[in-house]
Amino acid sequence: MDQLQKFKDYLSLKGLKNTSQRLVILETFLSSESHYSTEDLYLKLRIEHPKIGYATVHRTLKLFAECGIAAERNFGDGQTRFEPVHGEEHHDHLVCTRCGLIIEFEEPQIEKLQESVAATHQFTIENHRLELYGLCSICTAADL
Amino acid sequence: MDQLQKFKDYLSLKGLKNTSQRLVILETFLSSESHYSTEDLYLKLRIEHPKIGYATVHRTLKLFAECGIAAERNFGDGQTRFEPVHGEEHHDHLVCTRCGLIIEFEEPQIEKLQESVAATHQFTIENHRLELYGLCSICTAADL
DNA sequence: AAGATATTGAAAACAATTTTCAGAAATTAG
DNA sequence: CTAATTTCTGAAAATTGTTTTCAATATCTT
Ligand SMILES: [Mn+2]
Ligand SMILES: [Mn+2]
Ligand SMILES: [Zn+2]
Ligand SMILES: [Zn+2]
Repeated sequence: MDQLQKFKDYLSLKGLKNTSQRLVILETFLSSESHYSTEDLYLKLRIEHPKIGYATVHRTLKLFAECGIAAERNFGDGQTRFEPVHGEEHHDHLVCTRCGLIIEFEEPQIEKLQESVAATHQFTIENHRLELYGLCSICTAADL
Repeated sequence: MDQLQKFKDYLSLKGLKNTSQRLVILETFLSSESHYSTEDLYLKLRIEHPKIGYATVHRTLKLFAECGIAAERNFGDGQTRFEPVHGEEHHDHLVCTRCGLIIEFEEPQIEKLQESVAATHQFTIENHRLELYGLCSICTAADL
């Protein structure tokens, strides 16, 4: 099932309405792989849809997160970011502290070790976050 | 060198002053292993030192972080927390989403794998954060 | 088409953090 | 020690990201 259908299903499930703003926001949100803050997406949308308000953008992003179309991220810069969720795949991030580049990665061995740490403490993991901060290859090179 | 000396050295290095508030805040901060928010520490201090202001507590915690006596943490509850840093040891956290319990752990194998992920992307790690969120053993048991 | 209900955008409210500023305290110079 | 200089403090105001309010509007249901 595609994201649009998933969204529409969620709306009707919850008795919410299918508005033009929500569809435009969804389309723009999905059309990129970025990790958007509300501000980022609001500014991008404003170019073609200057009537859409900031509050609507923010409310809609929260709605996406609620229905599983978006994941909320926080990379420590004081802004919540949202990224499109496609399949069930999980990933973590490398974040360049110089230029802001975000690289995604998956490392099943790390996930496994996390489970074993949790088991040691009889802890039930619901979710986790792993972020590696530093310099990307370009910024590392520029530093020499 | 102990924390107090490290702090005093930092103050003189930076031309800052050695005030009674700073010493009281440091003492209280070090006397626990908690992960304090500014609010937490402010409330604790207020019992014995009702004259100390919130802003001073916050400024001082930032100062501790600056000189390496404290580490800033963010467990996604919208409050920055500070914890005393003792040696050079690094640790990550298990955070109970039900009762707020925080368990610390170290897992060298995970750290190693992080390095290898970084190497794959020619990325230079400066620091990282790994948090496992879920239910602690007590909250897991209470859930059955 | 009319009624019921949810949504929108602008502005106001919030909450955590940071800054301002005038009086107080610490340090330095004499 | 005293005076001059500089930093610090506490209260209040300002900032910033986020969330809520509310009256007008759009959507969905008969
Ligand atoms: Mn991502
Ligand atoms: Mn800790
Ligand atoms: Zn970079
Ligand atoms: Zn618990």
